[in-house]
Amino acid sequence: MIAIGEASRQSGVGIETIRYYEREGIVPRPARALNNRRLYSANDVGRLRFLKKCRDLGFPLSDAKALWELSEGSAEDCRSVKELAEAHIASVRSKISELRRLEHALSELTANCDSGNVQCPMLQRLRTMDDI
Amino acid sequence: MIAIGEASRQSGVGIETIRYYEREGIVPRPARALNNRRLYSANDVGRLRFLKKCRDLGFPLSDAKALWELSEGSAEDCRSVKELAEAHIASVRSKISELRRLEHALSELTANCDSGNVQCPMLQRLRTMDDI
DNA sequence: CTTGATCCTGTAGTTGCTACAGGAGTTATA
DNA sequence: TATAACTCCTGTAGCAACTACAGGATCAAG
Repeated sequence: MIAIGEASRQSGVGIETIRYYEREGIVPRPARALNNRRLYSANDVGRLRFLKKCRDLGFPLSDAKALWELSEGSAEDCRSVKELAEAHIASVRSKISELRRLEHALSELTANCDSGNVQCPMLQRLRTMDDI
Repeated sequence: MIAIGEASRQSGVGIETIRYYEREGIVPRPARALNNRRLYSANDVGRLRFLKKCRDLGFPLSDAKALWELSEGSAEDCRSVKELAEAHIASVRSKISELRRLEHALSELTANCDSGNVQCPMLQRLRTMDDI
C-alpha cells in the first residue's frame, strides 16, 4: 500500500485529480493509514492508469468509469464496450469534420489579409456577410 | 431601440448569454428604459452578430472581443487580425490532428470487438498495455 | 381584470480539472 | 535535537462559456 504521491507517480494521474475522482465517486474511497493518509493498492493504481488511458482517448469521465465497471463485471460485456466506443468514435469524427469546416472558413477569411489594406477584408466579412 | 428578446432573435445570441456577455464586459452595458429594461441599438445588435460569428468560428470570447475592438479601431489593424486568426487556425489544425490520432487508436481498439468474446480485447488492452 | 409573455436580479450547475489557503504530520540533515 | 523541506490533509475558489433556475416585477391583449 502506497501513499497518494506515489500512486500519482505510478499512474500518471495528478494528486489533486485523484482526490477529485474520489469526491466525484469515479474511484472508491481508499484505505487510510492511522495518520489519516490515503493508501492505495496495486489494483487501485491499475484503475487510475485505466482511467487515464480512457481520458487520453477522449472518453468523458462517466464513460471511463462505465468502462472500468464493465471490465470488472463477470462477463466483460463486449457489446456494451463496443457501443460506448463507437458512440465515442462517432463524436470524434463529427468533431473532426466540424473543425475541418472551420479550418476552411478561417483560411478563406484570412486569404486576403495582407498588410496595407485600408479595410481589413476579414473584419469586413465578419461585420456584414451572412454566410459564415 | 429594442428589448433584449428582440435583440436575441435578431442576433442569434441567447438572452441569458447576452446578459452573461454584459456581466463579463464582452459588451458594454446597454441603455435602459424607464422601467429598467435593457435597450439595444442596431449597432449593439451588429456587435452581437459579430461575436456570434466569431464564436461559431471557434474563437474564444477574448479573441472575439479583441477582433471587435480592432474592427472599431481607426486603422483596422489588419496585421493584428491576421495574427489572431492564424494562431487560431493553428490551434484548429492541431486539434484536428489530435482527433485523427484518437480516431485511429479507437478504431484499432474496437476492431476485434465482437460479441462472443470471452475477454473483451479492448478492455484487455486498456488494462494492460502501455502503448496507448 | 386576468392571463401569459417578457423582463429583472442573483445564484448555482455543467466538465474536468487546477490552484490555492491554512494546517498537520513525516523525513533528512546539521 | 532542532530545523528545514517535504508530503499530506480538508475545504474552497477559479477556469470557459454558457445554461437553468428561483422569485419577483412589469407589460400587452382579450
